[in-house]
Amino acid sequence: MTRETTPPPLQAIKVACSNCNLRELCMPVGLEEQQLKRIDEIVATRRKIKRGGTLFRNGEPFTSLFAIRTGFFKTCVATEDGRDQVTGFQMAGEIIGLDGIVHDHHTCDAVALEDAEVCVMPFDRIEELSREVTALQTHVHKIMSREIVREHGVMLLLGSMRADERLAAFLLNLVQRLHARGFSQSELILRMTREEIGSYLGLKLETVSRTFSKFVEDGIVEVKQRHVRILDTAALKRIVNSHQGCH
Amino acid sequence: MTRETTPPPLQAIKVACSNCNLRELCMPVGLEEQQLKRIDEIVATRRKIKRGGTLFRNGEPFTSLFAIRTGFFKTCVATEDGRDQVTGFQMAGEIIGLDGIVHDHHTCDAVALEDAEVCVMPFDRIEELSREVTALQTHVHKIMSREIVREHGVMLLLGSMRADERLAAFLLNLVQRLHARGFSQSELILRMTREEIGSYLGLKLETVSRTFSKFVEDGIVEVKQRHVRILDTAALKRIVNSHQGCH
DNA sequence: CGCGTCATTGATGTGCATCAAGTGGTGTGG
DNA sequence: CCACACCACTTGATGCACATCAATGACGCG
Repeated sequence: MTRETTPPPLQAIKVACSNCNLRELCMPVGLEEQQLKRIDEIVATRRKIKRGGTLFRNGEPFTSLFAIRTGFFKTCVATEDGRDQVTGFQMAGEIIGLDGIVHDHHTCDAVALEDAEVCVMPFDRIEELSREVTALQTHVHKIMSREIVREHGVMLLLGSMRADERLAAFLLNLVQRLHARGFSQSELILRMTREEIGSYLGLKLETVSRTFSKFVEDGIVEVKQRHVRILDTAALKRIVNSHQGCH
Repeated sequence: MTRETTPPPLQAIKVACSNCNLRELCMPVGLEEQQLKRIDEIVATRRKIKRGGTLFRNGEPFTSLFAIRTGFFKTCVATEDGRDQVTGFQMAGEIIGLDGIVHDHHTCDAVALEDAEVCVMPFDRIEELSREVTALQTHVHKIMSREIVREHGVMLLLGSMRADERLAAFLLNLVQRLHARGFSQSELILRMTREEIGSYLGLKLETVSRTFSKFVEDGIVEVKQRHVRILDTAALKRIVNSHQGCH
């Protein structure tokens, strides 16, 4: 709803992948000049989503993948009986929408957790271009495979970790990804509620909150609302690999 | 270790995708004659794996995807501290090995739960051919997307379901896939142990066993060792969507 | 300032894990 | 063919981690 005063040419320049500062995150590296220019063609438009708005919803037709330029998303699946599960949190430079490819419509919701902007990449254009640019083809395959491997990790977490291990793994994963984007290794602002963290980790929000408090008691982190400072990364890593209770 | 007496020409014929009875499960449909012949080139060799043997292991270099011709596999990931998690069970017509694409080596183990045979499809050959045959390209994308969506379902299961819901969902999923392969809708033989089921479902083997017993008491299934007969499919479906305890 | 949303903390309950004992099926070797 | 060992499975007793229920506190926004 904000008035659009940006003139088209400027917009066009800003859209180009070839001079996007997130390029090394969402595009193949080591491309030649000419291939790079072709890749610019992938991004059809950009789209802004307000906090709380949805990029796509379960059941909507699938046409495009989205590269997140700014902002933060969650994806979640739901059953008929109202239960739902956060399947992931996505940040700048990550690709969203891969779930829609199989059945030509989306099977989960993508919700913006803060005001966001995405590059819209029509999938038929991606397929077309990746037939010509080998590096793009490989890249697309790697992105999908990465998502599969990531989900393996979540399954491991949900299937066999205790609450503190889950939260520790979650925090380490978040800072690691933020660090790759130039943010601090030890400080982060959670863009999601305790309930959303809990849904992702298979825990209730109270358990998430209690586990945070335990970490604070143990001097591992400082928590003030959604602001988290990690004081002892090594301790978190130990927790993830601890497994004390079992033998 | 069995002596190979099959002459090469016969082997070659048997390998061809174009006259494989699993074709509609693992290959794109509606191909023209010529494209079909090209696709036959994908399968380089076949490989037999004895029960208990591994198709690939975590850390091994990735070169190929595998289409299961016969047999039954599990894939599992492990942490350094010895904990492991079954991430899926795969049967004839399904594709295995997608996890290896990102980092050019595998990130999980694939173990045969019964004597098995797979078609070896070198991935560079798949990429090469899918640049030319659009239907193959689309098919590869759909297979990867399907795996992502499947894992979303597992995350939902692990994150928010109770033991009986998990087991019911598991059984329904198994028979549905077996039915698609021409087997009974109501009868199945489990190829995995209670412990492997438990690992997949995030439960201990005792809980799996008890839940089976409960289903038997309720007249929903008959269980004799690994032989399961589903007496009341509707009841299983109700259990999956029940969610009684929560509000 | 008052209300809604999100978070924290305590008290209590429960579903599943853990520990343990026993059964049945399978394969092996005498 | 039987005896034995082994493994997968079942079933019971007990404990604990996390869920549930409930009350209060901290922000932020109109």
